Amino acid sequence: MTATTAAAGRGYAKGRAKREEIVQAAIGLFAETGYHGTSLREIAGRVGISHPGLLHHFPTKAALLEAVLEHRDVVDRADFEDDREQGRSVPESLVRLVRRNALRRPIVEVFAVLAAEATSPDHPAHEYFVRRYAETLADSRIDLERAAAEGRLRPGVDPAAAARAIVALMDGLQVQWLYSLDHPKEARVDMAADLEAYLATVYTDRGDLRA
Amino acid sequence: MTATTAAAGRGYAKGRAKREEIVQAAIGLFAETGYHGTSLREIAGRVGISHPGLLHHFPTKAALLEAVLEHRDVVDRADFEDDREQGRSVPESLVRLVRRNALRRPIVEVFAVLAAEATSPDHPAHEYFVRRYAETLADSRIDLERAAAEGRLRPGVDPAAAARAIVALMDGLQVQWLYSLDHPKEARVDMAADLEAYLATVYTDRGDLRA
DNA sequence: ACCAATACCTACCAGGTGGTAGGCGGTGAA
DNA sequence: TTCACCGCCTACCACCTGGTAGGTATTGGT
Repeated sequence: MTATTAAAGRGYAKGRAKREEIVQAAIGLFAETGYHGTSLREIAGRVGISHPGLLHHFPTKAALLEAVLEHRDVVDRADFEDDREQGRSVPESLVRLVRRNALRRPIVEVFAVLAAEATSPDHPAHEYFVRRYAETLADSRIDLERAAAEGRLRPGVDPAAAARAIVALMDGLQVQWLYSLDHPKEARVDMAADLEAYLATVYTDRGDLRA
Repeated sequence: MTATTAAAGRGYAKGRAKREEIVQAAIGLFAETGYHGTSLREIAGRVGISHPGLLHHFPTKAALLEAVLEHRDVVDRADFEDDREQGRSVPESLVRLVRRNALRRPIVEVFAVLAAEATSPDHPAHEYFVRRYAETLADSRIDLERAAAEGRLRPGVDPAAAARAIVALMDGLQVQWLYSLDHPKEARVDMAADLEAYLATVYTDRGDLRA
């Protein structure tokens, strides 16, 4: 888990393109069968190279996993911060992020699967997720504390508890959403709407409480 | 995914005891490395038999998985219905269930990992989890509708949405709780307390809104 | 045009995978 | 005491796993 970022621009254009392709394929396959359940040969096959060819780009399976995780962070963070810079509030940007994720099933799936798998301390992504949850919870709590100071929080809401609840809700809804993809369209879980409903019980400036 | 229940009482006492032992070991190992990441030899080794010995009791790996899932259902449902029969409300029984689960890490872990893994349609536990979520959500919604009819629901709460939120919150908090086990005791997530705080915003008879 | 770095490839490895075949002693009802 | 069933074993199978060795063709800055 060291800086892959620094090494991202290395090599020829062809190689860089192939690395991107590999990461996309890995996202899809890790999502379907988890990290342990996916072989390098499967991933390599999906991008039309041999598995030692893949290992030329990512020296170990864990290094590939690292690249996958980093990929989502970069994408999500960029979109989220775009929203913020356009003057949208944190909760609104959060809802928009969830709405965008509902269009990228593999990304959602890979994170749901890996976050659960990596609860084991010796999983190669364990440290990553420990850090990620700590950061996400802290960011969310800080915004809630600011909202409280500005009187935008409903009375009795504890910022730290609400932060945990928001993150838990997003994670849990993702799983329900993934299962609901089996159902007909009208029966599918609307993650963004459900999150919004909860945020309305936390922030005073996120719509009326009445549905 | 057919009735293992019917076959549970078969064989000699020794065999039945060993099957129970195997299920316990499988719970622990599936929790650590997931279904795909755990080998039959590991499980067999943990209970002191060879892996064909294990396959004598459970003819395939998927059959063992099925037994593991069924095991939790039996245990959880029994405790929950005990609470209900002693006159406790559904939300209170839910909080007590979560509190009990905080003492059985492997059970929580195996469900968190498998529920995420099994979002893939071809996972051997996929149908099980589809059914389980449908049932759980329906049960929860029905209780919320009853509460609404009895005026025990806060205004503006949609029973179906609240049911999804409760289930999502429980799932999401479990993951956060598992990661928080790395942290010192006082920094650990209190799943039951956080769930209770949310239930207080849904039911009118679950304590004051002010923390 | 040169040439080092890059992008692959085939062949191979040791070790692990779920599952099968067939045996052998123990169990417990008749 | 018989005897069908049970618990579990060793040996084996074909196949898959991540990773290495060492080769060749391509790329692209000089």
